[in-house]
Amino acid sequence: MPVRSPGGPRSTPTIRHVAEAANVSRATVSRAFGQPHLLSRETVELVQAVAARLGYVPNHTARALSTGRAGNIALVVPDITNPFFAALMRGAQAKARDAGFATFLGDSDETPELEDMLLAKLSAQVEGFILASSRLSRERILHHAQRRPFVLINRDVPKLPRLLIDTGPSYARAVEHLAGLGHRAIAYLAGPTLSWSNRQRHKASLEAARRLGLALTRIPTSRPSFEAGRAATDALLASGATAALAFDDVMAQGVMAGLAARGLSVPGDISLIGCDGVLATTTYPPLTSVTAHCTRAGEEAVDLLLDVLDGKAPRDRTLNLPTELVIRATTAAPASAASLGLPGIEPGSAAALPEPF
Amino acid sequence: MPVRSPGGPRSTPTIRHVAEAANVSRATVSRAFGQPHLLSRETVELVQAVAARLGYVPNHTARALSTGRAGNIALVVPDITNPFFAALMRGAQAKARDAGFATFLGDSDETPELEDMLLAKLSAQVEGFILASSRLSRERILHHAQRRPFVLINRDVPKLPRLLIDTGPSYARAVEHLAGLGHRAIAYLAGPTLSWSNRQRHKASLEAARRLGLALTRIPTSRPSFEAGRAATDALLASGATAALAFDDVMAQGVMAGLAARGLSVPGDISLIGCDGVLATTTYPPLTSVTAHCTRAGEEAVDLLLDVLDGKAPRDRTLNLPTELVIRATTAAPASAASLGLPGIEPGSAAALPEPF
DNA sequence: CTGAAAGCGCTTACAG
DNA sequence: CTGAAAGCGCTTACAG
Repeated sequence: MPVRSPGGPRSTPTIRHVAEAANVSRATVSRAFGQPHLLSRETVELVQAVAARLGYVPNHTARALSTGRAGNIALVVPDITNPFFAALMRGAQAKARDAGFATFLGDSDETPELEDMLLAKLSAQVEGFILASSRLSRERILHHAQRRPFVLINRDVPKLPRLLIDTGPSYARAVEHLAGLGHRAIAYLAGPTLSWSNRQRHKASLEAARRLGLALTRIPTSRPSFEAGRAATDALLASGATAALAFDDVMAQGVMAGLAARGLSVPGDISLIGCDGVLATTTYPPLTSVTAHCTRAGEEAVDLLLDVLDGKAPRDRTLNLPTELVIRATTAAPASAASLGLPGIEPGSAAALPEPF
Repeated sequence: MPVRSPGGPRSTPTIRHVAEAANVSRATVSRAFGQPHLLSRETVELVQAVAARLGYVPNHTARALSTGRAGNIALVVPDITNPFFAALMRGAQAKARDAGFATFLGDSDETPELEDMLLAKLSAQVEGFILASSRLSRERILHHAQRRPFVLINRDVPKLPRLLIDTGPSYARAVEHLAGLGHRAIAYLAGPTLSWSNRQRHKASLEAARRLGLALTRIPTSRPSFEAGRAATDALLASGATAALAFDDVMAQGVMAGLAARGLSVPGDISLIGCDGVLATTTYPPLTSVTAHCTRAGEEAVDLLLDVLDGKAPRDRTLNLPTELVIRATTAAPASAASLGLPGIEPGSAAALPEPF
């Protein structure tokens, strides 16, 4: 015998109460809510009225068990606190709500183990997952994707629908931009090793640097956070680079603080470029950054998942979201070039270089 | 007849499959997972082994329907994108997860209507709600709280368990701090009219200003956002205030950008104080701000909700979380006082004033 | 220590 | 257009 449902002695009205009060069958009550077109107008109105009077709301859980459709999706991200994911969640949550879905939120705290656990725990309750910037191995992702439809954001696993924010070309542009200003040695402040975006950004930067004859040093960090960015400042300075590409805006902001604490200025002493465009306009000086349209990415990911659930999208559809390098106020000619009066390459000419991709 | 559950022809194994394969009853399988102490060790091991082989995972939805315990909570906030709520969610989500609960996320986009809808839609699936900075009327909150246990954050509704981040005294401190620096006219950049925190902060500032003989102008804004802060810059300048208390850090950051765009400096031209302490260390210059311990607030709210669910907490328990004014680099003597060589009141003496509460 | 059976609140194929 | 009945996958009081 089940425990009495919570809510005190007089519990929530159920379909049975409405049926009795309206003198119809439970099937009719159910139809009045789910498929009113199958009923006469009078019946629908009667049932609705009685239901309203009693304060009846269909029990989502019971419906989910009966239909096999949970009406929920889950969004799993490595760090809610990162404005990139916050914006993503905002877009996703709103789209899901508009489609009648409730959204579970999972924060994996950048750890694959926690992510694995969250997926296992949530899978029974959701119709599908949106997995953003997963730190999981391909095997584990495919394992979970057997159970439920998945949409991946910024993770390139063949056979799975995915939305890729295409930052590579913009990082190449960023390198060209810096080369055009006269920089010869630049640094890449790395994101998480397990991150597809990090590999994409690093690779694109490296190829562009090689092509243009620049030196590029990779500086590892513990995590894409303000603190990690600040902590990487010494390594950046030691690298001899006159400009840095950060994995994201949050990290770039940390570097700005680290530089300021050492009495150095941006872009006077070091040029700096971030990614995502969420924070970029709020820093001082405003950060030159690769804009990633994160809110839209969240919306499109939900649309894609909904299509998959409806069988309208092939299982392996890939969506590419373009990005742009937006030049603000944190990039300038290197101090040495400026003081020596070096012209550098014209910024305009960089744009004329062949596309790296 | 229900629709076949999704997942293809060979669907997820159920308790029945395990029972048949292990040659025990379904009740025994259920107990092996839920109350293994009721079974012999051998039986438990047998069932577990068979379940593992079959890849069986208990169906959360079915369990929820049967026990009346959903194993879920919901967290509803006005704006996921605001770092204050992001930090709150992070703490809450982690605590809930550790207690075995999954977390629904609702973003009300600052609108009472959406908030109302979210609560109605989620209530069937959750055991309780955490409602942060609700923009809903007291009546609507009480209405929803009849259905499910609620914990309120920053909303003072008697008879409901609530966690109040006590920023009032710190805003009074902030006014004293500005008075001590020699400011005579200050501005309060208001938060949402429907926000309890906004009323608390405004009231405390007003009382302190009155007591110290300062003029305080209230400047309305559309929303606690960076953009709204930036847009309020002209009104701030027109008010003649030499210092501003912002409703939160995000808004303060917007003001900083607005000021910078007009060639004005902080704290050179205007002193500025924010609230929450999430963004404060990341701005330049670092923002003097009231620290609100938001992650801890999220954790404590979940603890409180869990206590209520266990019947361990009285329904109207109130938790007060203290805050502190942390002085960083955005407050200084007003330009006029500095140029006139006015001493102002000593900062030290302000601390010696009687507490406003 | 274990099982048979009722029940959680819905939905829907089937019959009329 | 409407109802009786079976079923979704669990849990648990009751009996042994």
